[in-house]
Amino acid sequence: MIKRKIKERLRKVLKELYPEVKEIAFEVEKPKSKNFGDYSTNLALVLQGIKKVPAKDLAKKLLEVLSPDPLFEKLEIAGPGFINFWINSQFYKDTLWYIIKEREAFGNLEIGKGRKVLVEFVSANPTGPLHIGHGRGAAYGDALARILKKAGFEVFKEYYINDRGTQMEILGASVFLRAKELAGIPVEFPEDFYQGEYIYEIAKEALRSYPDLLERKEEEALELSRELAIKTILEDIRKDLEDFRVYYDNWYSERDLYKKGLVEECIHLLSEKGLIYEKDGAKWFKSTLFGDEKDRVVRKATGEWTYFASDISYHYEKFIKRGFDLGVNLWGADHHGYVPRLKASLQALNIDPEKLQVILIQMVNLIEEGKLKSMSTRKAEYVELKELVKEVGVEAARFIFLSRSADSPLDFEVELAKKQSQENPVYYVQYAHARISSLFEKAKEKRVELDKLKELPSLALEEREEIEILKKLVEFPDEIELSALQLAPYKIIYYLLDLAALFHEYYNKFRIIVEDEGLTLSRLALCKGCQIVIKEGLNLLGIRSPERM
RNA sequence: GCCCCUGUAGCUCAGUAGGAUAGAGCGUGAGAUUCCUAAUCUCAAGGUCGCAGGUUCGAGUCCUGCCAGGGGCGCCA
Repeated sequence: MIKRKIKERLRKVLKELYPEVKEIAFEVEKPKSKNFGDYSTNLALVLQGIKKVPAKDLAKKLLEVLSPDPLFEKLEIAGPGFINFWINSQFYKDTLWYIIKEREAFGNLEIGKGRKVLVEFVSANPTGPLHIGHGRGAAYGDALARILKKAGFEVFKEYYINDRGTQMEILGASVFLRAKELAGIPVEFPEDFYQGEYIYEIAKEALRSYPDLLERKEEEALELSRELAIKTILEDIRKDLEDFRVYYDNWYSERDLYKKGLVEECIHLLSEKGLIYEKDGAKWFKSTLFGDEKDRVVRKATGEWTYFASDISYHYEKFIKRGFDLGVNLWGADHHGYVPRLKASLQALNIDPEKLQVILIQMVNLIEEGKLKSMSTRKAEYVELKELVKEVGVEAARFIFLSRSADSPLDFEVELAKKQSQENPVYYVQYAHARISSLFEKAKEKRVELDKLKELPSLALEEREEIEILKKLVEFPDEIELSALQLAPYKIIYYLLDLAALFHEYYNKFRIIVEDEGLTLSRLALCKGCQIVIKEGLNLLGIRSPERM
């Protein structure tokens, strides 16, 4: 918000001085060193490349026009031609009033206004319970959806269910075999079938629901087993996600794509463009024309459609029929090879591939007692999300899942997450919130009410630490913008840790509730601002802010 | 062999689409509470940004090559 304000002013000056310069990519940023002001711009340096005039001379001219502005307390030209800004502290104080007035609406942005975005995440195949890798995707997708909404997008959360294809057949067969086994019939259980204990549970249920299961025609029995398995597992997944406080606007069944005839429609469209051909009895899509490394099969020689064919039509519907302006897909990093072919299909259907943003999330390693726990999907060696949540709780789990960029693999240390101590960063932030709540209770006892703040002519906040906090609070909207544009929830985490640190430091150094009522009220106002921002920041991550700890 | 991600302090990671003097937390060492929550705070030590070139006013950040770790290269999903 503040960055935007400065940028706007700079653009205005630029237009006045150099109307011929249309497109220019310059930055307003917080310099690393405080000696270079609160904010700083490289405008003159970038302009130097275009105008072929020394940056310092350009900066001087810019300053002359920019100078008389109450937003800035001081301006200077420094280094090779940076312009440094010192913001008038009144602006910070005004913002604090604004935060207290707006409460959780502070930081609401309009950068996504009028744009519909679909965030599709987890979307695990209904072949088994969710494991911790899915947990990372769940936390990430949910937080991203909250952040994008805050940034002004119209957001929908969707779970895409792969409820057809080979894996489903294997799932059905796994249950059926286990049912036979339970009935005392000797079976050979293939290695590539689902090995997990939960298959037995479903088999038991199948035998209960269909006592004649084993007498039925095999085809029929397999179907019953399969359908029951999908339904049971999906319910389980849904419950795990709800316990993790993740709710979807829509659960989209892959089968519906076929019911609606979308797959045939899409392949027909591509066919008309001459992008489908037959080879070895299968139908292929010429994805190489759009940068993929090889052509891909959409229909197998057996006559079955591939997963890819479904996905083409799913995204076709997403962007063309359902009218989403942006699709954000969260996939495991092992799917990276899949991105070029999907983008190729969008391009072939005249959809701007930029509309689809795929975030590839790296692995989660579970560390227990300093050792890496190995995980293999098929063999039920993974750790289930529900177990983890039971052990460490939703707040710590979400916080840790969100604390890394998607690009980094995440080492999840269970002992650390369980620790209710200083080593666990989630409590550090929550504790700041709880401390402030407690301050207000104390203030109430002493009959200091924040309402009296209105009578105060101005805020008595002049200490270095107080100004630091004010500055940090003002950054909140900028951080939201950044994390929305970069689809990076972890930015919010780092911001909150910084803010909490500033607060704790302040709290330790100064008494908030003092004799002087004006000072007390001013300090309480500052605390209130912190509390509002911390609570809303944590809320963006799906983490609760306790009143006491 | 090809593709993707990663390589920054002892450990785990930030570094804001190229900016000015490289940042946190943990761990280590030393300290702080008659007073609003010590799940807190203060101070200190700790760096050839994997290696080598290149691009330019300027590189941890961009390009090329190499090295190391992880993941992926099906008419599986």
